[in-house]
Amino acid sequence: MADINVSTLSARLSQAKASSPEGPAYDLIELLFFAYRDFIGDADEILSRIGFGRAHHRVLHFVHRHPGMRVADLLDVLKITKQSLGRVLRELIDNGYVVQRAGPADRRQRLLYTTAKGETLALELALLQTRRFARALNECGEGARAEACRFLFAMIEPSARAEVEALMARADQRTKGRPR
Amino acid sequence: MADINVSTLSARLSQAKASSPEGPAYDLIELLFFAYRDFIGDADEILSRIGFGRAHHRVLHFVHRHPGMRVADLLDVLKITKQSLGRVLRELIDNGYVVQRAGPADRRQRLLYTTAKGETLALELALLQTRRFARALNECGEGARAEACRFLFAMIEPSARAEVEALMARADQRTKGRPR
DNA sequence: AGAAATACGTCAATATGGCTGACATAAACG
DNA sequence: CGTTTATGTCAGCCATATTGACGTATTTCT
Repeated sequence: MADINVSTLSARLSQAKASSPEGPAYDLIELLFFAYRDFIGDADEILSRIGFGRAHHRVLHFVHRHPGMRVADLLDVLKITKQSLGRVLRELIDNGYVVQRAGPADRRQRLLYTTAKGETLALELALLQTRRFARALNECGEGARAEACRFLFAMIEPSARAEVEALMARADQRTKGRPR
Repeated sequence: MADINVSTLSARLSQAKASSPEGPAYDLIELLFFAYRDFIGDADEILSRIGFGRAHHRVLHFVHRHPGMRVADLLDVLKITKQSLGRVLRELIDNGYVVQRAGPADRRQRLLYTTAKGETLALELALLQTRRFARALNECGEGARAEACRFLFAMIEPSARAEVEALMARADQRTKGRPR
């Protein structure tokens, strides 16, 4: 375990700027920047090999997590326009990662589902990122997972928290209900 | 304090997926996604008002943190090409946020410095993001700052850690030496 | 001194992922 | 039957990134 390394370093880091109570927290700002860069870098590498980008990843992820999602819901979550989504979604469909089915009650709706191929890719990407979290949390010790969840949730814009919470709860529910 | 809210929520969150030891950590993945989205959203709003984007922010941030940085160093940190940097840097210079000065020893070098105007903007952006960290950490309680630093640093690709560490240490040193 | 390497700038073409506006179609709703 | 809703699509624009080629000043090496 690289515990000695990480703990001494981060001790130094947090001490460096905690001493100036009013100044900018450059340490946190830069650490989050680099952490996120490497976090998405994991997926980027796999995606670029099949000619996809981050836009495809985001769409695939949410369709995977919310099977039967409507296009309008997807637009709402991603906060992009339907024109932007159009291209990306078409590529995912044309390449057999996602399928559309008409809504049972309202046939105007095109409900989105991942194919087996899409499921595989989504899971591969998620597990890659999960491994990064697992390694990091393992380096941090007991209780780090709950702490990290608390911290990350607290970083979210308060007005957006309820929505995020609902989104995640809904996904868990659906995943439980459909043990594909 | 919104402690009750946050702690119960994150308890539920972390419990939801900690129960499946092998499955993807969708909670962490999505929380990091939304946390980062809102983190950069703070700066985006200010930047868009003066016609700048994230590219300008990144350049301004590193020049601000590393006064006298060479163009080559900047390319190395940002991991972009000089053609990409060109436009952004020119706009920053043309609008009086950054200046170039020939290197004293090697006059081929164009060392980069922020102007007073650039300093002000960089600080404004950093303080906005710092406030988000401060609020989040306050909701998390004692010791959360050190924990967050540990966690974020552990999320960084191990092979990149030394470089990040060196970069941050260098910046702190310069900032200390130049109490402008 | 002259050649080569370095630091930087720039022109041109291309890709990706966003955007707005306008318009089309099918289905549901009142 | 007319209106609203859910979705798709065409056309054009912007920001940010890419690669490749070339130019120019300056330093370094032989």
